[in-house]
Amino acid sequence: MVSFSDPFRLEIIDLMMDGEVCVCDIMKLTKLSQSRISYHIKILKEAGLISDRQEGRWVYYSLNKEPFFLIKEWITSLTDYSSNRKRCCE
Amino acid sequence: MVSFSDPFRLEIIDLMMDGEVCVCDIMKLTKLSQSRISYHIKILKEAGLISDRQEGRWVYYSLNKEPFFLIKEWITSLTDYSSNRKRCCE
DNA sequence: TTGATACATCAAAATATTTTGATGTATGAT
DNA sequence: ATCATACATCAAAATATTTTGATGTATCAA
Repeated sequence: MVSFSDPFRLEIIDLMMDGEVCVCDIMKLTKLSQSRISYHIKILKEAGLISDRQEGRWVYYSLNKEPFFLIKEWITSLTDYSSNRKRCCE
Repeated sequence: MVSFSDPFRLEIIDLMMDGEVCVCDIMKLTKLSQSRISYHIKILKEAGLISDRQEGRWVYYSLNKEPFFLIKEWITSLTDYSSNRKRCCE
């Protein structure tokens, strides 16, 4: 969740929407530098949001569905339960 | 989305799950300082995630459902469309 | 009208994140 | 074997966020 904090990471996630992308794809599509992309990719990977698959010199990244599903569930629980019931201070 | 980046903000959001809370509630439940809470509240408010309602000396905060709904839709579009279709580099 | 409470705001300090540019590693082509 | 490509990693610098403590404002109670 905390790894959603950077707008470039959201952009990268969006690029992965329709399938696998390599760093070079992201470079072309975003004009970010290679090391910058690798840095953000690393954060997304450590958060478990994406998976990688190496193919020759290329590494293809794609979204993991499960963590996104869990976030949706969290949001659902947040908003469904909220019944605007008042709570007071003391 | 970017305002989800702080773990304390997520905690505050969670506290709002079952209804309105005031800053003093959050203080008791989290042991964070008042100004610290106000700071995070402000970020959440500017992001449109919460609404406030003043009642005497208290200000009650609660979740706005719409932005959460939109995030769910975004996630749905991300994960539903992703067909693992390959894209290549050149 | 004085004092206490609830909260906002501010500037400075502390801390964390991001970017950059250089270097490293593995792969594949020649 | 040599070179180019694709990407990872690193340390330093740049930048952004967060925390703190002080002060400000509004409301209510006495």
